[in-house]
Amino acid sequence: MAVDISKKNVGQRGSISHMSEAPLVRTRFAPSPSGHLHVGGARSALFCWAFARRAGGRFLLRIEDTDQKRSSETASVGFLEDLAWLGIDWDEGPEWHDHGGGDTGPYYQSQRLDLYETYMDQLVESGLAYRAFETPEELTAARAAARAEKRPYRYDRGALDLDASTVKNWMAEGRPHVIRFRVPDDAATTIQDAVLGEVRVEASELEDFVIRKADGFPTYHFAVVIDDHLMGVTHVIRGQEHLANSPKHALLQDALGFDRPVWAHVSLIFNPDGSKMSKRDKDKALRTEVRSLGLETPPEGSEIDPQAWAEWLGDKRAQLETGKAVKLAEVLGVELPAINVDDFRHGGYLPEVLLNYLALLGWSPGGDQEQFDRAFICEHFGLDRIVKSPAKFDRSKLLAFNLDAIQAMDDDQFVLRLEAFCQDFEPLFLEAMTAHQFKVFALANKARSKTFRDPIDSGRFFIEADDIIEWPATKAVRKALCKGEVCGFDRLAAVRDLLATCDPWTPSQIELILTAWAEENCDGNLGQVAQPIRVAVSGGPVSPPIFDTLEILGQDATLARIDRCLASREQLQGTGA
RNA sequence: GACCCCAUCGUCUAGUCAGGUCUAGGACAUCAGGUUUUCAUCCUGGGAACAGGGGUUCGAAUCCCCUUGGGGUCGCCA
Repeated sequence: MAVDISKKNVGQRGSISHMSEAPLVRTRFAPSPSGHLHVGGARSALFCWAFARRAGGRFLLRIEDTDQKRSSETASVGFLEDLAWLGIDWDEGPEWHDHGGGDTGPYYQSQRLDLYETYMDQLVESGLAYRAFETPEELTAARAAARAEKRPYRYDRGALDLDASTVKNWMAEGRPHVIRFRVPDDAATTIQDAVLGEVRVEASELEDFVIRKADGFPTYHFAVVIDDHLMGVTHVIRGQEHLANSPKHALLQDALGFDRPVWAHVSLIFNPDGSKMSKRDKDKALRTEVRSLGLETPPEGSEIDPQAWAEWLGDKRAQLETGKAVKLAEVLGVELPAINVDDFRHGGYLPEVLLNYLALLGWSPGGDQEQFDRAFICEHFGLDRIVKSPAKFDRSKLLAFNLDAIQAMDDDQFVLRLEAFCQDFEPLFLEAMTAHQFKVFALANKARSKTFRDPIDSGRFFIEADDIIEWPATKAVRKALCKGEVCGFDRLAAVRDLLATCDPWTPSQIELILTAWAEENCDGNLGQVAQPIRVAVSGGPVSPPIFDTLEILGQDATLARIDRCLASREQLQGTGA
């Protein structure tokens, strides 16, 4: 009955049919389609992918959508996109652009129910699994009782005492029931883990776990075991939160006569505070804020209906939809923690840098090399160098790597990629500038950019209308414009007409004029005139080098902004000291 | 609480499996100087760790045990 997938796939796409003795390495990433891909999941995917690439094997993607309540098609597309953005391509799995397909599908578990049923029947018929009729409420009560008495709870196998006719009758009545796997008595399970070594669990620690839910869907444990077998998965690389599951899977595999895969459990990724980095962290941050504000009903503008609000507030496991979470964060003024791949994409990080950083979290190539590309990972990745201890996610190191990568880029590349970034997230920058302006804008910012987000955030003033620039009476603004015997306003007024005569309006020509003026009037101290101009045209003390800044703005805008700034002189000087 | 996993600078790690070359290396962060028209870069230098206690051994960051600390799991979620 078992399909020998490894043989079936050899030869496909002209692969390595001559190496028939060693089974082709096949790894898989199997997320549930809830929300975007978070960094922990991304790292698991990366390790699976890199391991398959290194071994010349195949990397598959499977969607674990057996929870009818939580699965949604749109969410799954979200992380396909995240994976593709990172450059993690799957050989088999859901079809998406030029990825996916394959002979061992379907790759959505919800479409494989008949396969699970076949094996399920086999187990029940052979007495290795049995039907159980306790209701969820009864089980919850039993757990609570055990907890109150401070004893560990384990399913009491009550259903095992049911005689065959009772079971038959109840089934005929259509009584809801689950199927439980009968854990063999007194058999300690030892699993071999490529990272952790031998892990041994006593049979008495395991209960007869559910393998089919009352709705007819298999549980995770059962579906995983069947699918991994049918899909020919040889190596299961996943987060350590799954370690406790592996003995269950091993037992199922033994019972079904399947080979066990090689397991590799990778340590978890933590937040800086030491807690597990989880996609629920965003909701956690929001809930904490909501509680401290004592909000009983959804705040205005959050677009959440009161009932959903109450449910979300009351259930630690509940997650808001991404859009609603963002809205709520906006309304409350909370900064959501960046934990999804997508968050870093929005933040202007390079996919190859995130991939590099993720690889370094729990793995190292040995020696001192830290920065490397995809090809290097595919060439060097191995299970033997995976670190056992958990790692904290360090934003500042990621940022430093991103800076290095941007600085190492050649100029044309940078312009192109910043343009692509703007196309995706900041189209206004492209609309408001000519191609030439944008190029100058990009290059003027390159050396000072740690992310693609930096030039955008600090460069809003470039695309704003001349007449909405304001000069808030901050310390920096006052220093540039008001301080000193000869103040910034004075210098601004003095160079204004000089700039008006500047022709052509190029950085070098502007530089010529301003340095000459500074030589004559400020002992060659260019800053004394550059800074007032910077503040006048941007409204603040920060901008790219002044000559570039002025070129991007153009002569008209520069003069208009200087004039408006000068006009606000009295008002600004009236403030503060 | 029970079971399981883990333990080198603030953080990620090299070194551990095959004990000596480790007065423990790198990176990020930090501190001090310097360059710079702002911000950011950039350059130079400094401080910073083998969790504690027992063994084994001529010799332990490396092997063993205990303690402590951190984490994971304990769902008809995956």
